[in-house]
Amino acid sequence: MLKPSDNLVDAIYADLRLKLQRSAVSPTDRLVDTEIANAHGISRMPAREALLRLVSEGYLVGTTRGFAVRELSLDDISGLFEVRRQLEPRAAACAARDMTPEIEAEITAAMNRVEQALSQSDIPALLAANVDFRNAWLKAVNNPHMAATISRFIDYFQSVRLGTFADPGAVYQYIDGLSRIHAAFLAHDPLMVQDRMTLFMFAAEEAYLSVRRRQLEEAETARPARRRTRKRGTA
Amino acid sequence: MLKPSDNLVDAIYADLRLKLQRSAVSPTDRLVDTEIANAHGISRMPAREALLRLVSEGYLVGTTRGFAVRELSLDDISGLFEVRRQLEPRAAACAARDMTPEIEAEITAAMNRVEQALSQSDIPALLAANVDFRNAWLKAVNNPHMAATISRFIDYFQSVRLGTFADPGAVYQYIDGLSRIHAAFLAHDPLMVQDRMTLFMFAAEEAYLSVRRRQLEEAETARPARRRTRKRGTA
DNA sequence: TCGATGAAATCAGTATACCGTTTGCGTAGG
DNA sequence: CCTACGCAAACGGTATACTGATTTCATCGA
Repeated sequence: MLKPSDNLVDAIYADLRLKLQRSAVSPTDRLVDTEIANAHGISRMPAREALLRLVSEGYLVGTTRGFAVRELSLDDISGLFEVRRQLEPRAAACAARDMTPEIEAEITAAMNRVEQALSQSDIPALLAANVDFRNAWLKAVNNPHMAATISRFIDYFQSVRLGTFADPGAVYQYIDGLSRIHAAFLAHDPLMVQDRMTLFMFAAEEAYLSVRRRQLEEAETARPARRRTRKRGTA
Repeated sequence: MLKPSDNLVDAIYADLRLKLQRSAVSPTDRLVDTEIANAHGISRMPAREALLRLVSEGYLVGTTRGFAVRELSLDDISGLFEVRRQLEPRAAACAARDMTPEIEAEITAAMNRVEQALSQSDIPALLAANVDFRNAWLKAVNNPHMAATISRFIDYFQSVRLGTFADPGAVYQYIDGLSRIHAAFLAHDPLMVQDRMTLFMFAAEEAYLSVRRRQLEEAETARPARRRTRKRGTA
């Protein structure tokens, strides 16, 4: 289970990051260093350092009882999408311009998996294929800083994504937007990619906002007023 | 020296971050956890965790002998500026739109300090005032994710900034661009701010590239070929 | 005088231990 | 049966100790 690098912290970090990307950690779960540590047969410190790193990057929040995935507020979603809107259309346009045949094949393969998962209503597979699609076109982005920043901002949404896909109408709109982007990539038209990605961003923001709004309402009716998270600086 | 929060890691992190912002750490310096630790009268772990955080954020690189400030390659500079061009003009425009009188006063105060430092050729003060100017308008950016991302990207350049200001021609161009942005802020014209910030970005990129190019040439002639940095994952 | 060899120092990584705080539970009292 | 008090466990934070790798430096030999 622990492959990457020769360093335990990076290994644990990669492992946790992957779990977060796959929404394999629910917001009610609590990640505790000692648990992770003896699950991997190591000491607390590497696990702890990996967790702290995820906290400093904004993926987790520290609570008085273990670490939890960060839940996005509506303002968070709006703010994060504002940044995404500035970056992703442009980056995708660059990708369309600089794409190699290999990467084009990868994008198409990912798109096929998306549609297959959709036809089978296989939500986890849809999730995975969606991540693949994104990673495929990001490979064609020559600017590593741009790619890393985008990657990071997208990953914030993994905790909400499952909910989005649970909404029947949003799924089809989402996939439609994705396939239109895919078509633009195949046409090697950077400007078309840019425009369609822009449209996709707005649609995605709407989808996330409405789903999250529903989530919050449900949570509100379920329990009148209960929540506590200890302050813990991220600087 | 250690104020922020009730947590040693955050305190050390803030301290180091400030030092980096002020270019108080030269690329030849080596930051060692044990040194930092007993300089602050604490144990290794908090110092170490702070250093690792700076590494994961890309400000430092791990070497076999302590941690060092990351030196930007020319490609790094181009890539970082490509991201900044996407974000800062837009963010500054938002700031111009949403600015309060208090923040406007802060921006003006910072601009005055910039010009005063310039007239006295006080490079460290110029550096500090420049950071103040940026932080002042960033306060008017309502989107914390946007502000944090921009802040982060700007901080990457602190290691090169001193060199930029050492170049006689670049300084005046830099300050001129800054004062034009300031004027646009005073006019409360978001579009003018946006345009001037865009121009400023291109000019700044040119300045950094040329200075860094010169730095690299000098380094090359000084020693034929010497450099070693151990790989250390940043994921 | 220069290069090779080995010993010591340096430093990152990891492990273990300790402490203070928070939380949850159980028990006792109303 | 519900509330209040208190104790014990859980957990994050910090400290200290150990290990292995790498580098530096000094001594020895050519």
